[in-house]
Amino acid sequence: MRAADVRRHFIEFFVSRCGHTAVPSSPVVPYEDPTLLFTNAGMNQFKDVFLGRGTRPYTRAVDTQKCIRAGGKHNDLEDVGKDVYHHTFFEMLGNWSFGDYFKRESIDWAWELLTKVYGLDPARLYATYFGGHPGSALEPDTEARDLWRRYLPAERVLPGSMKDNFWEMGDTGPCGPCSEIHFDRIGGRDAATLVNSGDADVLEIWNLVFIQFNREQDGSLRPLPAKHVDTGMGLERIVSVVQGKRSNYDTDLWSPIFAAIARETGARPYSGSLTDHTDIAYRIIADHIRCLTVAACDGAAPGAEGRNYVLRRILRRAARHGRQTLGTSRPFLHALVPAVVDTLGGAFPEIASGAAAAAQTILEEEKLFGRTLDRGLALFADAAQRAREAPSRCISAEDAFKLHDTWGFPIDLTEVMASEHGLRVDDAGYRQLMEQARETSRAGKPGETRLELTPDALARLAHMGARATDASDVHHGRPIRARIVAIWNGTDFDANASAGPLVGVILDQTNMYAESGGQEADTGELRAQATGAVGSAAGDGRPLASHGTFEVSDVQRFGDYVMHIGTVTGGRISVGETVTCTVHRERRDALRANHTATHLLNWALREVVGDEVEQRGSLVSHDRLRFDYAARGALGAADAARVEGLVNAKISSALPVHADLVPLADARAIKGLRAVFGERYPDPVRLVSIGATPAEMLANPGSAAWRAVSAEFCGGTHLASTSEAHRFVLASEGALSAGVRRVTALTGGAAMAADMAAADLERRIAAAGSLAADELLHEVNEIARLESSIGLGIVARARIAPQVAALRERAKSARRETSGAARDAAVVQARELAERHGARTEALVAVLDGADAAALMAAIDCARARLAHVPILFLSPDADAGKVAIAATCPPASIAAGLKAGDWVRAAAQACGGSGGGKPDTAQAGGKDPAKVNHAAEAARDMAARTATPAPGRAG
RNA sequence: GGGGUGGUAGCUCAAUUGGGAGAGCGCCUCGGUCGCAUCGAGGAGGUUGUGAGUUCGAUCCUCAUCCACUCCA
Repeated sequence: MRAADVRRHFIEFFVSRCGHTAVPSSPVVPYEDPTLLFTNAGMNQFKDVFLGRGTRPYTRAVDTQKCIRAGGKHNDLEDVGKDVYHHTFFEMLGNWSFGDYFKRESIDWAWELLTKVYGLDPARLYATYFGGHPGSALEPDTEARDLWRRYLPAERVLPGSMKDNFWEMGDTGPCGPCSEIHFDRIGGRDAATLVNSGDADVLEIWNLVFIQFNREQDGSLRPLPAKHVDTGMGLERIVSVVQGKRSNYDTDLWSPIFAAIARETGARPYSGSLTDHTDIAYRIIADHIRCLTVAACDGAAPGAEGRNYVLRRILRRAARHGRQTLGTSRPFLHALVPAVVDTLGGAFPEIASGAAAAAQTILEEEKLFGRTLDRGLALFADAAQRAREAPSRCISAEDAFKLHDTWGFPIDLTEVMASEHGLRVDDAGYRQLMEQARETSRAGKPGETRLELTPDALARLAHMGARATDASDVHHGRPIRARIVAIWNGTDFDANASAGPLVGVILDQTNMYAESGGQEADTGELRAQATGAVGSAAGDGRPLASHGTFEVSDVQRFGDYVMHIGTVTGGRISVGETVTCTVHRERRDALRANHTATHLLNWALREVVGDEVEQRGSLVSHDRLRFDYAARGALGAADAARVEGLVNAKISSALPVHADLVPLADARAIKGLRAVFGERYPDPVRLVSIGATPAEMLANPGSAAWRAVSAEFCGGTHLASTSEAHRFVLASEGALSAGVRRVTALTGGAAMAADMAAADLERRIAAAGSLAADELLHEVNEIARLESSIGLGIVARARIAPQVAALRERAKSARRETSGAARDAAVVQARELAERHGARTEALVAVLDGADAAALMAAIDCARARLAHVPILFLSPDADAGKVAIAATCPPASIAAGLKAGDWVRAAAQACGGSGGGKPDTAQAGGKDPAKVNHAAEAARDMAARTATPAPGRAG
């Protein structure tokens, strides 16, 4: 049975035999879950269901999920290659029950699939169940145990520990006992003691998780309102079992990749040894190229931070093994991509279609690594030189650490190269430094506490009779009245709240937008009604003391409920009260403008750059908008101007913005519709269109005319007319990672301010054209400072930069002229002084006119050329600046006699309130009191006279 | 999120307690050669990332900021 068949049979079994819905794998990059580096388990895409926040149109699902385990909590990166079952990328086959079937069906179907469909020998199968944990007051899972005993003898149904048989999503969240199925690759023996003991031939093949609890903040376990099943079976592993191989790598999932590695590197064929370095390199490279290809096809390229950085490390590890072990020095990883497509492209269409771009990305990154390596090699040579000079012939821990930490030169590469040079590496010291660095890195971690509704809290809300928050007033955002349904303090529901910590308020209806789809939440205020008050003792119409105000600083949606998060700022609020909900209007309007502009930008980018522009993320904030998209290269100045122009044209056309709920399938047929890759949309879906109504588009979805229309699935708040955005300016453009660009933009007042700043600056540049030289110098500096400090749009910046450069050119030649003139004048004076000094041997000390420090040095040079054996000191006062410039030179004979230039200028400078220094032969100094320049000259003459000056001819 | 290193001529990089901003390559001009990736002579090219501070004086020291590289989480 081929790997593709193993995969297909799994899906088909659960679809046709057990009534499951086949669901596609979610991308390995979890765009909507920032807490997760990569999709690392089959349950990731169903997390919202397990948390009670989302639902699906089905209760049984089956899939094969692309998973990456690297860089995060589950990090298998270091183990890859050393054994035959750890992978950075793997497929997880899974069947799922969302509050539907539970333990019995899971176990029955698992047994049937393994023994009947895959034909595994029942005598080699073992099952484990949760053996209980008295410390957590958890009973053994006898239900699972007894279910298994129907298929397996009691001695092959084994109790397991908390660690092996109690699954938890995280520190908090859904969890429950699990039951694992293990397989003995050898057979014909009792392998019960080898289960979960790390024996490579007795391995876990399938984990059935029975989710029935939620782990709360305080560590306690609460039963879940709905029980779920989450199962996971690693495809690579089950294929090896079905195919009767002892290694995951001996299956047809890998052989095409090994063949490609042999072809590209010229290495000898893979032979499957666990210890041979070439075979280890084969496994590492094959594993990593699968990971990199899959990640790139899902839009994650190697880069400098976060998950992108993990990918960079993976690529470098693979490249390094290619160089070090297989002896190839040119980029080769990119050439392995087609082999990955051979093995995965059939199951995942996005891998087949994205392969070419992925290979390109990988090639670029390989070249980049080549450069890093070259630089590292040079630094290694220095470190090796130091090591050779050391008695220990050992590369110091500091050098090894610096190579790694600062220059990214991997430690094992350092070690290999050291041994090639007959040197060692201070490994223990290196590890100590590494641990130290890790500690300091861990130090400054803030423990952020967010207010959120747990599955149990959601269930209690429903139990209390709270209905889903009615959000139908969100889009108009006008003040409404609503009733307080519940107040959540983070662990419990309270009847009321007064000034103090952050609390969450749930209303029966709301007009506030909860953070979603990249749009920030509204802020606002809830104010209790004064009307209908009873028992007011004062009776003077003032609000009761209990009538409070609540400042809403954040709004989040949990499942069906919208929670208003904030603090009570006056009085007290109570459940059951009616409140007036007011959205902060300016913030809402800014968000609307930025969101509508984001849609126009998305549309315009595709018009200008092309169809390959694909949204990779966006942020709609009140003060700006940010848009990430896949593209081959930077947005040039000309294209940026075109994009800006297209968006502003849509704004001046004052187009109405439409939003309607439409059937998902119908809407997807609209030509030119923008949907985010990997995003799940509800049905019906809200379609936001600018330039045509959703109804018009649905009536004729194939029309080419819709390309000129912005149409997106979106739940956000938008303008009524594009004209309300007033103006659109692109503020910045840059790379996020290879192949992904990020632009930010402004609308409304901020955009107009950027325009005005640009216009002001351009006027100023034009005016500078007619300035005199000395004023020009100052003005150019000022203009250059403004250019870099004020918020200019990128279009304006591109226009202004050459003007500033031209101005700078003019200023430069002007400066050169004036300083040249000053220098010439100083030199003329120096030449005269030198000639008048004639053959005298005593020091030449003189005050020059109008020379700055540089001109003074030129004068010194000139005089020294004529009076080679005479100490010379020049001064020049600058009354305007309140300074005196001083410079001196001393010939060797004077230095020998005790007159050093440094001391000399210092003496002169001290006489006019300054100080200075320099080398014995030349020195500079400065004084602060120009009036005392003659006094300073006198001091210099005195000092020179006091110091014996040998007569010429006698010195030699 | 927290560290480390770097930013100097078109490119690769120097500049020793803070004291006159340099080299090689490339470029331009001239000379020599049948020709050359040869040789010789000369020359242009810099707000030392940006902004503050300390100082008589900052590429150098301090602080902030931007960018690049890199490590850790």
